[in-house]
Amino acid sequence: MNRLMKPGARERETLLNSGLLSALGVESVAAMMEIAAIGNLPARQMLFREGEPADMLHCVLSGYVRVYKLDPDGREADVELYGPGDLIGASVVLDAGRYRATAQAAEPSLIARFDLKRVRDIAARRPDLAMALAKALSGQLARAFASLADDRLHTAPQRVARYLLAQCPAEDKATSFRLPYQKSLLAGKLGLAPEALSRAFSMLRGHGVNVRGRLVHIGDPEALRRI
Amino acid sequence: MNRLMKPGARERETLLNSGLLSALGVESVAAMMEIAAIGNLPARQMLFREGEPADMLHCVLSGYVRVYKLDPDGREADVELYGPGDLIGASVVLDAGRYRATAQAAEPSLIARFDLKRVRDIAARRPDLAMALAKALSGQLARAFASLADDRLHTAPQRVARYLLAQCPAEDKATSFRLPYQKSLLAGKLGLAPEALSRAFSMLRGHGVNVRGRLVHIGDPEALRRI
DNA sequence: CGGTCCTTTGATGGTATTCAATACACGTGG
DNA sequence: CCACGTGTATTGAATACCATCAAAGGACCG
Repeated sequence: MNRLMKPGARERETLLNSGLLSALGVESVAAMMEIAAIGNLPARQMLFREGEPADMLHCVLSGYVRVYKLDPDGREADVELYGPGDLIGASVVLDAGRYRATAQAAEPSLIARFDLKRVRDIAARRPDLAMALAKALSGQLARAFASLADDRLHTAPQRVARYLLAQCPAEDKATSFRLPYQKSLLAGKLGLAPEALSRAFSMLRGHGVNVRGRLVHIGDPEALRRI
Repeated sequence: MNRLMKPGARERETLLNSGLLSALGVESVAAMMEIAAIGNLPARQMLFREGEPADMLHCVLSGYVRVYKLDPDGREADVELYGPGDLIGASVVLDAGRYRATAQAAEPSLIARFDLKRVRDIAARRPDLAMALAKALSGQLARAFASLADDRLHTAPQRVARYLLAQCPAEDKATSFRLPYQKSLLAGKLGLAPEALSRAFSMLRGHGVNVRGRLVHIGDPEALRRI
C-alpha cells in the first residue's frame, strides 16, 4: 500500500454507499469509520497473498481487484472480481485464519482497510454489523454458486452472452455500453482464456453483437437469450 | 417433509455439534432449539426449489443433501453437497429473498428446519448467532472458491486424486476408507459426468489407487500428490 | 512516433461430454 | 439362501469444446 490515510469526505461518501456499511445503524457506521484506513493501489499491486495470516478486511472504493488462486506450477484461476462497493476477502472474516486466495489490483484502485480484530470486536457487540457481514457473504456465495453452475452448464459463447445480457437494461431492445474493464479481466472472470473470449465475441457477431474496443452494441437481446 | 417434530435427545445432541450451534452461548442455543423442527426426508425428496420464496434455514443431521442448479433444458449442475452438521441454503439467510438453487436429499436424511424470520429476529438481538451464521457462510464461500479454482486448474484425474488425498490421514502411508456416498454423487460434486469419474479411477489404478464398490485403497499418497 | 501491452486469428492436441451397450451391486421377495 | 430386477457403474467410440502455442495486428501512452 503506498500511503495510508484517514477517510476524507469523498471516501466517507463512497463507504456509506458500500455493501457493508449501507445497512448499518449510525453508531456502527461511526465505529467502522473510526477504524477505516484508505489506501491507493497502483495497478498490479498485491493486496494480500494466499496463505498469509489474514488481519485485514478490504472494501473497494474505486477500481477493480482480482482475486485468484495459484497452481503449484504457477497457473492462475480467477475466483472473483471485486468492484466499487464490494467487500473483499470476507471469506476469512471470522476464522482469524489465513487468506485463501491472492488479491491483486487490476487497475489503479482506491480501497478501505479495516483491522480484522477490531471489526470482530465491534461485530461481537453490534448485531447489525455481524448481519451486514453475513449479508455480504451471502451475496458472494450466491454469485460463486452461479459461476460454478455457469461454468459447468454453458459453453464459452453462452457464458459471454449471459454476461452481456446481465449488463443490458431489462427491456428487449438494442443497447450499447462500455465494458467496465479490459477483456482479459473479463475472460478470467468467466473462466476463459483471453483467446476463447475473443472467439466467443466473433461468433456472437452473427447474433447481433458488435464489439469495438470496450464498446459493445447488442442488436437483439432476445436472440442472445436463445444462444 | 414427511413428519415434523420437536427435537428429541438424540437430535439435540447432533444439533449441538453442528457447525451453526457449536459456537453459540447457552442462551442462543436454547433460543434456536426452541424454534427447531426435525424432519425425515426419503431419498430424492426436494427440500426446496430454485426460485421459491426462502422461508426456512436447514441443517443436516444425517444423510446428504445435494444442491444444484438447473439449465433451461433440464441439465443439472451440482453446486454443493451438504453432510451431517452442515447448514444448507445459508446463501439466502438475509435477503428474505428466494432460494438460488434446488436442494434434494441424496439419501434418506434427517434435517432440522428453522423459521428464517425467527432466526433473523434472534440474530438481530444476539451477535453470537449472527457471527455463527457469518462463519458458516465464510466456510462455504471458501469451499466454493476452492471448487471453482479446482475446476479451472485441474483435470478430472487430478481433481479425483485431490479429493482422495483430502480423505486420507495426514501421514504418507497406505490407507483404506469407504466413500461416504455413491459415486454418481461424488462425480456431481467434482463437476464430472459419472463416466469421467469412472475413467479417472481406472487411470489412477496405475498410481496405487484401488476401488471396489465404495471401498478405496490408497497405496502411495505421495504418488497421488504428484499427479 | 515508437514501444509495450492487449487483442485477434490460425492450427493443433488434449480432455471431457455424450450416446449406447454391457456388466455389476444391492435390496427385495420368494 | 438364492433368484431376480432395478438402479448404478464401467467401457467403448465419436464428437465437441477449450487450452495452448505461435504470430500478426491494433490500441494506447509516453
